[in-house]
Amino acid sequence: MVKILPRNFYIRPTLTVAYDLLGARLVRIFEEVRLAGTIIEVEAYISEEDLACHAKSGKTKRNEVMYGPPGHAYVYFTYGMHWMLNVVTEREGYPAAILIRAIKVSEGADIVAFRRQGGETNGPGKVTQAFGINGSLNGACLCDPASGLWIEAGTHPAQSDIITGPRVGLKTVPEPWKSIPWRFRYRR
DNA sequence: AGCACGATGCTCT
DNA sequence: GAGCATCGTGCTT
Repeated sequence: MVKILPRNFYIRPTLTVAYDLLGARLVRIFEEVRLAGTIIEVEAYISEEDLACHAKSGKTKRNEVMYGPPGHAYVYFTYGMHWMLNVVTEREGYPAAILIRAIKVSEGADIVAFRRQGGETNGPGKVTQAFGINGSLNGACLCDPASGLWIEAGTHPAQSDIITGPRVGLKTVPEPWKSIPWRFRYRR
Protein backbone atom coordinates (compact mmCIF):
# COMPACT_ATOMS: atom_id res chain seq x y z
CA MET A 1 0.00 0.00 0.00
CA VAL A 2 1.44 3.30 -1.11
CA LYS A 3 1.53 6.12 1.38
CA ILE A 4 2.05 9.56 -0.08
CA LEU A 5 3.29 11.94 2.59
CA PRO A 6 0.42 14.34 3.36
CA ARG A 7 0.51 18.11 3.75
CA ASN A 8 0.67 17.73 7.54
CA PHE A 9 4.07 16.11 7.15
CA TYR A 10 5.50 19.29 5.62
CA ILE A 11 3.89 21.91 7.85
CA ARG A 12 6.15 21.01 10.80
CA PRO A 13 9.48 22.71 11.70
CA THR A 14 11.89 22.49 8.76
CA LEU A 15 14.71 20.74 10.61
CA THR A 16 12.28 18.07 11.78
CA VAL A 17 10.97 17.55 8.28
CA ALA A 18 14.51 17.43 6.85
CA TYR A 19 15.48 14.77 9.35
CA ASP A 20 12.35 12.76 8.64
CA LEU A 21 12.83 12.94 4.86
CA LEU A 22 15.93 10.74 5.10
CA GLY A 23 14.83 7.26 4.11
CA ALA A 24 11.65 8.48 2.45
CA ARG A 25 11.09 7.69 -1.22
CA LEU A 26 11.03 10.30 -3.96
CA VAL A 27 8.72 9.20 -6.79
CA ARG A 28 8.49 10.69 -10.26
CA ILE A 29 6.28 9.68 -13.16
CA PHE A 30 8.37 10.66 -16.16
CA GLU A 31 7.17 9.85 -19.66
CA GLU A 32 4.68 7.41 -18.10
CA VAL A 33 7.42 5.50 -16.28
CA ARG A 34 7.66 5.34 -12.52
CA LEU A 35 11.07 6.36 -11.18
CA ALA A 36 11.83 6.17 -7.47
CA GLY A 37 14.73 6.64 -5.10
CA THR A 38 15.41 6.79 -1.38
CA ILE A 39 16.34 10.25 -0.14
CA ILE A 40 19.81 10.08 1.41
CA GLU A 41 20.93 13.71 1.69
CA VAL A 42 19.11 17.00 2.31
CA GLU A 43 19.77 20.58 3.39
CA ALA A 44 17.45 23.02 5.18
CA TYR A 45 17.01 26.69 4.21
CA ILE A 46 14.94 28.53 6.76
CA SER A 47 13.41 32.01 6.72
CA GLU A 48 14.60 35.50 5.81
CA GLU A 49 17.02 35.40 8.75
CA ASP A 50 19.06 32.64 7.10
CA LEU A 51 21.49 34.51 4.85
CA ALA A 52 22.02 31.40 2.72
CA CYS A 53 18.32 31.13 1.97
CA HIS A 54 16.92 32.60 -1.24
CA ALA A 55 14.37 34.42 0.92
CA LYS A 56 17.08 36.49 2.64
CA SER A 57 16.04 39.64 0.74
CA GLY A 58 12.33 39.03 0.90
CA LYS A 59 9.81 37.68 -1.55
CA THR A 60 10.69 37.79 -5.25
CA LYS A 61 9.34 36.25 -8.41
CA ARG A 62 11.94 33.50 -8.16
CA ASN A 63 11.39 32.46 -4.52
CA GLU A 64 7.65 33.08 -4.16
CA VAL A 65 6.83 29.36 -3.98
CA MET A 66 8.78 29.18 -0.70
CA TYR A 67 6.27 31.64 0.76
CA GLY A 68 3.36 29.52 -0.33
CA PRO A 69 1.74 26.49 1.33
CA PRO A 70 3.88 23.55 2.47
CA GLY A 71 4.15 20.35 0.48
CA HIS A 72 4.90 22.03 -2.85
CA ALA A 73 8.02 21.78 -4.99
CA TYR A 74 10.35 24.77 -5.22
CA VAL A 75 12.44 24.20 -8.35
CA TYR A 76 14.96 26.78 -9.49
CA PHE A 77 17.71 27.07 -12.10
CA THR A 78 21.30 27.90 -11.24
CA TYR A 79 24.82 28.02 -12.66
CA GLY A 80 23.36 28.31 -16.13
CA MET A 81 22.61 24.60 -16.37
CA HIS A 82 21.31 22.94 -13.20
CA TRP A 83 17.85 22.56 -11.71
CA MET A 84 17.53 22.22 -7.93
CA LEU A 85 14.62 20.42 -6.26
CA ASN A 86 13.34 21.65 -2.89
CA VAL A 87 10.26 20.88 -0.86
CA VAL A 88 8.44 23.75 0.86
CA THR A 89 7.87 23.45 4.61
CA GLU A 90 6.14 25.27 7.48
CA ARG A 91 3.06 27.45 7.37
CA GLU A 92 2.06 29.53 4.37
CA GLY A 93 3.77 32.91 4.48
CA TYR A 94 6.89 31.58 6.24
CA PRO A 95 9.64 30.98 3.65
CA ALA A 96 11.46 27.67 4.20
CA ALA A 97 12.41 24.71 2.09
CA ILE A 98 14.55 21.59 1.97
CA LEU A 99 16.98 20.90 -0.87
CA ILE A 100 17.07 17.28 -2.02
CA ARG A 101 20.80 16.73 -2.53
CA ALA A 102 21.05 12.99 -3.16
CA ILE A 103 18.98 9.87 -3.64
CA LYS A 104 19.59 6.18 -4.07
CA VAL A 105 17.75 5.20 -7.23
CA SER A 106 15.63 2.08 -6.72
CA GLU A 107 13.09 1.98 -9.55
CA GLY A 108 13.15 2.94 -13.20
CA ALA A 109 15.34 2.82 -16.27
CA ASP A 110 17.69 5.39 -14.83
CA ILE A 111 18.99 2.83 -12.35
CA VAL A 112 21.21 1.59 -15.15
CA ALA A 113 22.83 4.97 -15.55
CA PHE A 114 23.69 5.13 -11.85
CA ARG A 115 24.56 1.49 -11.21
CA ARG A 116 28.25 2.22 -11.48
CA GLN A 117 27.95 4.59 -8.53
CA GLY A 118 26.03 2.08 -6.44
CA GLY A 119 22.74 3.54 -7.62
CA GLU A 120 23.38 6.83 -5.87
CA THR A 121 23.34 10.32 -7.25
CA ASN A 122 26.08 12.54 -5.84
CA GLY A 123 24.64 16.02 -6.09
CA PRO A 124 21.39 17.96 -6.38
CA GLY A 125 21.85 18.59 -10.10
CA LYS A 126 22.08 14.85 -10.67
CA VAL A 127 18.81 14.20 -8.84
CA THR A 128 16.85 16.47 -11.16
CA GLN A 129 18.65 15.23 -14.24
CA ALA A 130 17.96 11.59 -13.37
CA PHE A 131 14.27 12.19 -12.72
CA GLY A 132 13.52 14.68 -15.49
CA ILE A 133 12.72 17.52 -13.09
CA ASN A 134 12.80 21.11 -14.35
CA GLY A 135 11.12 24.48 -13.94
CA SER A 136 7.80 23.18 -15.19
CA LEU A 137 7.46 21.50 -11.78
CA ASN A 138 8.04 24.69 -9.81
CA GLY A 139 5.04 25.04 -7.52
CA ALA A 140 3.80 21.50 -8.15
CA CYS A 141 1.87 19.93 -5.28
CA LEU A 142 3.68 16.93 -3.79
CA CYS A 143 0.48 15.85 -2.04
CA ASP A 144 -1.31 15.33 -5.35
CA PRO A 145 -0.26 12.39 -7.55
CA ALA A 146 -1.52 14.26 -10.61
CA SER A 147 1.63 16.39 -10.41
CA GLY A 148 3.76 13.36 -11.31
CA LEU A 149 6.05 14.07 -8.36
CA TRP A 150 5.56 13.04 -4.75
CA ILE A 151 7.24 11.52 -1.70
CA GLU A 152 6.24 8.25 -0.01
CA ALA A 153 6.96 7.12 3.52
CA GLY A 154 9.97 4.84 3.81
CA THR A 155 12.28 3.33 6.39
CA HIS A 156 13.83 6.03 8.51
CA PRO A 157 17.48 5.46 9.44
CA ALA A 158 18.58 5.23 13.07
CA GLN A 159 19.97 8.45 14.51
CA SER A 160 23.42 6.83 14.64
CA ASP A 161 23.28 6.41 10.85
CA ILE A 162 22.78 10.12 10.16
CA ILE A 163 25.63 12.56 9.60
CA THR A 164 25.06 16.28 10.21
CA GLY A 165 27.24 19.09 8.89
CA PRO A 166 27.41 22.50 7.24
CA ARG A 167 25.58 23.13 3.97
CA VAL A 168 27.54 22.81 0.74
CA GLY A 169 28.56 25.50 -1.71
CA LEU A 170 27.99 28.62 0.42
CA LYS A 171 31.07 30.60 -0.58
CA THR A 172 30.29 34.16 0.45
CA VAL A 173 27.60 33.55 3.07
CA PRO A 174 28.47 35.11 6.46
CA GLU A 175 28.60 33.19 9.71
CA PRO A 176 26.84 31.64 11.50
CA TRP A 177 24.85 30.64 8.44
CA LYS A 178 27.85 29.41 6.46
CA SER A 179 28.66 26.76 9.07
CA ILE A 180 25.37 26.02 10.76
CA PRO A 181 24.85 22.23 10.58
CA TRP A 182 21.69 22.10 8.50
CA ARG A 183 22.85 19.34 6.18
CA PHE A 184 21.70 15.80 6.91
CA ARG A 185 23.12 12.73 5.25
CA TYR A 186 22.40 9.03 5.51
CA ARG A 187 25.71 7.35 6.31
CA ARG A 188 26.82 5.02 3.56
C1' DA B 1 42.23 12.15 -3.39
C1' DG B 2 42.03 16.86 -3.76
C1' DC B 3 42.03 21.42 -5.79
C1' DA B 4 41.30 24.91 -9.56
C1' DC B 5 38.71 26.33 -13.12
C1' DG B 6 35.52 27.03 -16.98
C1' DA B 7 30.83 26.32 -18.77
C1' DT B 8 26.49 28.82 -19.07
C1' DG B 9 22.26 31.69 -18.31
C1' DC B 10 19.12 33.53 -15.01
C1' DT B 11 18.11 36.77 -11.04
C1' DC B 12 18.63 40.64 -8.51
C1' DT B 13 21.26 45.19 -7.62
C1' DG C 1 27.40 43.47 -13.99
C1' DA C 2 28.14 40.24 -10.18
C1' DG C 3 27.12 36.23 -8.19
C1' DC C 4 25.23 31.76 -8.04
C1' DA C 5 22.25 25.94 -2.70
C1' DT C 6 26.81 22.74 -9.47
C1' DC C 7 29.40 19.53 -12.33
C1' DG C 8 33.01 17.58 -15.09
C1' DT C 9 37.67 17.86 -16.54
C1' DG C 10 42.39 18.18 -16.04
C1' DC C 11 46.21 18.91 -13.27
C1' DT C 12 48.88 18.33 -8.92
C1' DT C 13 50.18 15.41 -4.76
